[in-house]
Amino acid sequence: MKKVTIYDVSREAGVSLATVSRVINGSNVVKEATRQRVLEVIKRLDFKPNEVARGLAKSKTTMIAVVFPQALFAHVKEMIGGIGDASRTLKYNVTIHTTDDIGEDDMIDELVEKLIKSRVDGVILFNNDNLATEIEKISSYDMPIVVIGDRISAENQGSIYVDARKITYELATSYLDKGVSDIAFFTARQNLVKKEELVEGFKQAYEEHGLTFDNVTNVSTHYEESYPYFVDYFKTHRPQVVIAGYDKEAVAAINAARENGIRVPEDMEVIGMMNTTYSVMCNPTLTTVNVPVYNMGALALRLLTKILNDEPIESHEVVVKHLLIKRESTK
Amino acid sequence: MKKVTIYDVSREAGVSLATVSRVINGSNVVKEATRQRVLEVIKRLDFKPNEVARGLAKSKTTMIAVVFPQALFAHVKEMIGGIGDASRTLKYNVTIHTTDDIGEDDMIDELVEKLIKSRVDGVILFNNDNLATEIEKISSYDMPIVVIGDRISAENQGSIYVDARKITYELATSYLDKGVSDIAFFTARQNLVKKEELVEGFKQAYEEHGLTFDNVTNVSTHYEESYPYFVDYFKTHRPQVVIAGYDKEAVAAINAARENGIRVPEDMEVIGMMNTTYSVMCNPTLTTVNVPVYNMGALALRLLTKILNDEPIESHEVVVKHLLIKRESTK
DNA sequence: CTGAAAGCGCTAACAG
DNA sequence: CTGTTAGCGCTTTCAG
Repeated sequence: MKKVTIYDVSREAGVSLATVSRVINGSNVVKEATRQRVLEVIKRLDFKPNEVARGLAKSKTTMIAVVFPQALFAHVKEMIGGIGDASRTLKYNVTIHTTDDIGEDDMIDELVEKLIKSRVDGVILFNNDNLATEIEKISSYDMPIVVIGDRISAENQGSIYVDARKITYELATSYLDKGVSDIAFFTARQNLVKKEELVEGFKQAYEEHGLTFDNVTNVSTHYEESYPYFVDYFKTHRPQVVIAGYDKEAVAAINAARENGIRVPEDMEVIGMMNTTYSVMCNPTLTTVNVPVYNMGALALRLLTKILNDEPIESHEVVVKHLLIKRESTK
Repeated sequence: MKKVTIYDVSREAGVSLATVSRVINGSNVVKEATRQRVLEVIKRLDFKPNEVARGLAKSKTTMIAVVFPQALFAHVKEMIGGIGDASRTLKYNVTIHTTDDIGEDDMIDELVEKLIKSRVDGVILFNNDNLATEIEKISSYDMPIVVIGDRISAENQGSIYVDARKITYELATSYLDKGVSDIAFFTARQNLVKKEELVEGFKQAYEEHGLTFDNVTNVSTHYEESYPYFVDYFKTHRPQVVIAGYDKEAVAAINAARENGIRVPEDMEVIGMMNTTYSVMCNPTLTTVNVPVYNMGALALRLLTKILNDEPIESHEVVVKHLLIKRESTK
């Protein structure tokens, strides 16, 4: 099965290359009759324009790169779903590039090398420990960037994120208003919602109540490690409320509480984050903060294409809304 | 920042295009001195060879497409990890394409269209309800394919899968040998391990014991639906053993059992599949069958590149090994 | 409305 | 060991 090219079509249809090109690119200056004739030949020959050649000629690949840290949260799947769906309707292709957490410097260089060589039109970056370096290196090549999970904005850049500060500010405030102030915050590495800002949200709420907050503990992302940690922790600590940066840790807390004879929510309330499947599978079911992961992916792709096509952009920073989902682990 | 091309390098280094091309392609016929000179210029000018142009010239994109059904299991993440890591060391790029479960016919056509137009070198397909159609259409363009989760093999095709039949055959046999024969099998849509073969494994084991097996129930992939289903189910059924096609359903069974006052594993044993995080987060922890998802991804990519580069291939069908992980939900 | 021709940036014989 | 010269398949002025 020989590859059929634009030449074959042009010959077969008795028109020039240019005309065929115009037809497949939807130019409207072609006479309807000719267009039909060309279209017929295209279909008959099953001609599929070579995107690579087109990419060379136009210096545009309609290819977008998505970069995410390998060991990141399970939500990449949904996020990719959002990105994928959006890319499909917007006629873009998506390449993925995973980075190790190690984030060696030459790892980043290697990544940038790949991105530039493959001439992708733009990049979607997930917030991670090396974000600043990545942005700097990539943008030095004039490559448009959209970041998911952190706030950036510039001529050729944009970002999609949830207001992390607000999440914890709201949660803390509502408890403080009720006179509940013994809140413990647990967080594992989790980059979709910025940890530093979550902490700031707590601090702000406490401050406004004339208190200070510094009950922050880092835990492992591995349940096998966080669970025993909590079991131990609850032997000597009994916070009124446990808030976790990710559902998995919240479930660990719930299970560890049970192990220690602590009743949830009667003795201790637990709140997770991300509204993952975990939250309905545990017992009691978990109150958690929903973050619209799928949408964030779709929005990122959309924003990037706007930048690429010089479409009008309301804002280079898009804040998506979170939502507290009440279940059984809180009163 | 103007793009620097091979012309710039050749001029600056005082050599011909061909020589520069040889250098960047690692041809060893170039004199060391010239090579060094060229290399120096490349570095100085920060020249990054345009893969698109190279792709056009060589009719090879070093681009591999990965296609997976959108709503599939959460393991795509790990699988993509394996694919990503392998692609990095093998110098390939990976594009992803999600398909809806709906699997409309023109959806598939659209997919094929994209794959062909973008001139990817090969495709990695996940087993799904439309696999046969996909394979047929894609391979009609002479495009190499590797399938994950089903068995296929041909000149330009290969597959990576786990022996599903064996999994259930082994499990069932071990119970039947102990005189335990009241086993219920629950499965949701789950394509990494073929459901039909899982059932066959049961049947074979039962048959060899002079019995027949047909205790198969389909359940929803959504915990919110499967859980209440099980709660209800256990009101009238008390199998000795519950085996689920995916951990999530096993957890639903465990939780529903507790709800019904059934003790696990004393009154009923439960076994899941995939060894997901769910399995350690539930209570009791779940005995489950581990499937090497990450490896399957890496192997798929590797096999595909072997096909692409005409490397010797031991077998076009690679069976990966599963492993029963015993935890608390079984005796 | 359509065609001719010059690229896009790189590879691959073929000479030398 | 190195240079010359056609392409790879499509887009895009520029004429007509």
